[in-house]
Amino acid sequence: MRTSNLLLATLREAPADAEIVSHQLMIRAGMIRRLAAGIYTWLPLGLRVVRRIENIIREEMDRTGAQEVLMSGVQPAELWQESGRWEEYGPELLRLKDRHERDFCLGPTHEEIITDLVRHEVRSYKQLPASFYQIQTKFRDEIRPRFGIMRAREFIMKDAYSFHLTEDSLQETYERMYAAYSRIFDRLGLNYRAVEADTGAMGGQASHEFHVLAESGEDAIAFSDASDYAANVELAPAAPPAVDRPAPKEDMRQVDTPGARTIADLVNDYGLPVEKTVKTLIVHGKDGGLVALLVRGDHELNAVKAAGQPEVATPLQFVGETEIRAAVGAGPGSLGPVNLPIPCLIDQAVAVMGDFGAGANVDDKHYFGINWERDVPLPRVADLRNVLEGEHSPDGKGHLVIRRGIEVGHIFQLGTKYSESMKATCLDENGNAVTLTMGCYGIGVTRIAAAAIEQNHDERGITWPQAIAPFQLALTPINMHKSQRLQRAVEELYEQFIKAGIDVLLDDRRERPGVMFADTELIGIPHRLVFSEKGLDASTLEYKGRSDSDSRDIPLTEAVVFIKELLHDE
RNA sequence: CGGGGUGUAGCUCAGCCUGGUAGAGCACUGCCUUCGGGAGGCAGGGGUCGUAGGUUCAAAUCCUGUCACCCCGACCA
Repeated sequence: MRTSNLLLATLREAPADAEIVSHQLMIRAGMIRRLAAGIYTWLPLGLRVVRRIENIIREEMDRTGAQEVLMSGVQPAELWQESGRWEEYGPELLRLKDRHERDFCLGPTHEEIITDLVRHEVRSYKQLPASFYQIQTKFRDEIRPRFGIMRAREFIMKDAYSFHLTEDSLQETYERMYAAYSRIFDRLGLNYRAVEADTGAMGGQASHEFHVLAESGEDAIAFSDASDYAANVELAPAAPPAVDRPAPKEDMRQVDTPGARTIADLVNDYGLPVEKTVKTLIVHGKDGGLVALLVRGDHELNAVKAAGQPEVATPLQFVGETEIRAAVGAGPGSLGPVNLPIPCLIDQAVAVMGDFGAGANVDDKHYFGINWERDVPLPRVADLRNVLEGEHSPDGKGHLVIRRGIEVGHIFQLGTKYSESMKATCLDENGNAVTLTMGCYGIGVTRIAAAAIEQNHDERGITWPQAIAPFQLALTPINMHKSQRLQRAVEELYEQFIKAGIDVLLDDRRERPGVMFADTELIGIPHRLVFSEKGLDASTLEYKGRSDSDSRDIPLTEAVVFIKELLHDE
C-alpha cells in the first residue's frame, strides 16, 4: 500500500470529547470517525486492524471444530417472545416495525436465532455436540455509550454457541473454548486474565470473563498472589471475618451531628475511626417495600451480591431521598440500624463490630457506642461488600491483588435456559427426546482494538502488537522527489517486500521527514526503514522498531531477509 | 433515566460578563523558499455562531423553548 492511495486521516489534536487514550488515538490515527452517539465508521486503517483481529479469532475458532455461520442482524420478535426475552431484555433491545407493523429487533446477541436453527436442523444425537460461530455486527442501545468504540452501541462481536446432550459434553467444549480464548489473546499479544464471572442476565451456571488489564478498565478484578484464583470483584466472596465480635465497652449515646452527612464527615468532625462507622443504604425490596443494607464505613456495597439476597429486588435499585424520608423519617445522611422501621441486612464485617457509630434515623443525629444484641437485635448477616486488596483470597491461598480490566471475552455454560423455552430437543440413542444443553462464547472484536491501544501506546501514538498492526513495515524515503536514484531503490525494495508477503506501507507523499515519522509512529507501524541519499551512498538503510530508542543501519541488500527474520521472531 | 456541563470554520478554541462589521492556531488550495523529527512567506477558499421564538434601532452576546453532544451514577463484548 502507498500512502498516496490511503486515506491517512491523521490529526494533530484529539477531539475534546475523547476521554480515554484509545479513543483519542483511534480518532487521531484516522481509524474511526463518529457518526452518531456510540456509532462509528471504520476508516481503511482501522478496518485493517479489525480484520487482523477477526482472522486470528476465526483461525482459533475453526481449530475448536466450531463452524462459521452468518445470522441476520435484524431478528423477528416472535423468537424473542418465545424465549421470554422480548419482555425481559428491556430498553437496550432496539425494537422496530416493518411496513406491515410486524415487530423486529436489532440483534444484541443471537441465542434465539441459533437455537431456532438448531432445533430445526439437528435431529439426532449423532450430530452432537455441535458448535457454531459468527463474526458479525451487534446492536445494543446502551444507556450511555462511552469511550469511543470501547462501549459503542453498534460493534463487532464474535459469538459462538454450542449444543450438547449432556452436561459432561458441555463441560468438555467449555474447556476447549477456554483454551481457544487463551490462545487467541496470547496471539493478539495482549496482557489479560481469565476470571470467574457473574452469569448476569444470560442465565446459566459457570462463566468466565477474559479481561485485558488496563487502568482505564471499567471492571475490577481480584486475583490471588499465591494461587490461580481470579474473579471479577462483583463475584469474589469476602472471607468471613477472622475475629469475633468484641464485648461492649461504651454506652450507647445519641450525639448531635449537624451537617454530618457522609462517613468522611463523621471521621473528620467527630473523631470516629472509619472502621467504627456504618453506611446504611436503602434499596427496593422484592415485596415492593424497602430494605436497608449495612456495610462498614470504609467498605463498598457489592451490587451483584446485594441483588442476590432473597429480600432484595433485582436489579438492585437505590431509593431516592423523598421515599426514604417517607419511610424512615430522616434523610440519607442520618440513617442507621437503631429504631429502623424497615427490614435490614448487614454485611459480615458489620456483624463483628462493637461500639460503632451510625445514624439515628433522626436528621442531624447519630448514635455512637452501638452494640449488637445489647442495643439492637442482630439482623440477618450476609456477604454484601466488595473485597479489598490485601485481604485473604477466598480459596485460602495468599492475598488478593486488585486490578482494573476491560472485558473482551465472556464464556457461559447456559444449560437449558433457551433450549427449554424454545423446545430445542434431539433424539438420544434410545429414541427419547432430550432437551439440549447449551454454551455460549463471546468476544468483543472491535473492543479488542481499543483495549490493545490502552495497553500499547506511548507519547507519540500507538505501539501495536505485531499481530494486529495495520501494516507490518513502513518505508520512509527522504526527499524521494529529488532523486531518481532514490526512487528506483525504493520502488525496487517495495516490490521485493510485497513479493515476500510483507504488509508494507510506502510513504510516497512529498512530505518532510518529520511529518512522515510522526504519522507512522502515530498509527503504530511496528517497523520502519528509512531511505536516504546518504544511505544509498553507503548501501545501507536505517532500521528502527516502533519502541526502539535508536535506529541502526542495515545493508540494503539484506533488508528483506532482515525484516522477515524480525517478523518471524515475534 | 436522574444530576452537572458544552454547542462559534474540518479539528482545538477565543469572542459572550459589559449587545454595535465573526476571529486565532492547526488542516485545506495556489505560488515561492526550505528539506533527517509535525517548516517559513505571500495569496486564497471555508462559518444562516446547534435550532426556533422573544427583547432591542441592533443579538454569537440578553431571555424562553427545543435538539444534539459530553461528563458522573445503575448495564455489558
